[in-house]
Amino acid sequence: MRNTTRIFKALSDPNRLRILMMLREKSLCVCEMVDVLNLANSTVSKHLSVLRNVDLILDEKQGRWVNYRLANSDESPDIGFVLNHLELQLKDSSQITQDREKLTTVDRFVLCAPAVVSVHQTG
Amino acid sequence: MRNTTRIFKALSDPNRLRILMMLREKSLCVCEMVDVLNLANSTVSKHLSVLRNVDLILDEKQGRWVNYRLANSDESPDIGFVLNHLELQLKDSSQITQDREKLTTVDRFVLCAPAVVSVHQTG
DNA sequence: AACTCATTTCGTTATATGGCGAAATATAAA
DNA sequence: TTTATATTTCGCCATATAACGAAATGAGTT
Repeated sequence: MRNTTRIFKALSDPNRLRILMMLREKSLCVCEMVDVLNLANSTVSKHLSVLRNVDLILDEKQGRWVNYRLANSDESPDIGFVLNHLELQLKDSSQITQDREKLTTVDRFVLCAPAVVSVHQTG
Repeated sequence: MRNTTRIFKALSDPNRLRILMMLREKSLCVCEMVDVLNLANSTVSKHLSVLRNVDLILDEKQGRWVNYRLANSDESPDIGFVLNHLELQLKDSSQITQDREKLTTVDRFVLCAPAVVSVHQTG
């Protein structure tokens, strides 16, 4: 019961649904999601911890960054159900479409380490 | 988007899930649910309005009582999905089992109109 | 070891939510 | 038309939540 309500609560915030839909496209670090959502780092981090606590997403440290990805069916009993529903409900959402387009232009090397850009570009 | 989050928010309270699971058994008036949930009338009424506002339940006035029932597939695009999930998630919940048992003993004529009991019994 | 920087945690603020009792509403009964 | 009563609405309180900026953390770099 408690577990069930916690999942629904996690899904009851629009920014968290945007995060899940973005992660459907690809794994992302926090700074990339910050750029799309236009929220403070700390706010996005909090949202991610809510989703992680109900096992809908997982984090994997990769150097300085933390990559977030959707859980798979082995890792979460609910993920299939949730994504199915979100796909149906949100496939016509302009917000989600916008986010998806913005995502194609997002580059963590530009966003998160501007001092490193030249290194990245020349190296 | 807004609509999707509102449904999830409606489902994020344990007492509202209990209400939905009770209504799976049969239609109920407010006083019957008050008796099972052990909450104030006003609290239960509020929960019911939340569920009604997202079209998961409907109310039908019947004399002095208001009967609440689950929406059917024609009336709610989400109800099938929701009930499916709740059934899976909550079928082993002791709380839900308890509620279901309590429901079999609930009688609106005893609960809501004690002064009418004798009339009901003798008439 | 000192520094940089992506992320998380902390402290604060504004708003939302769930709970109650009392008052208001609406319908049946007298 | 008065009374009774099932339900809803209102006003209040306590707690939860989403947001921010600042401070703390942790992993690479120098």
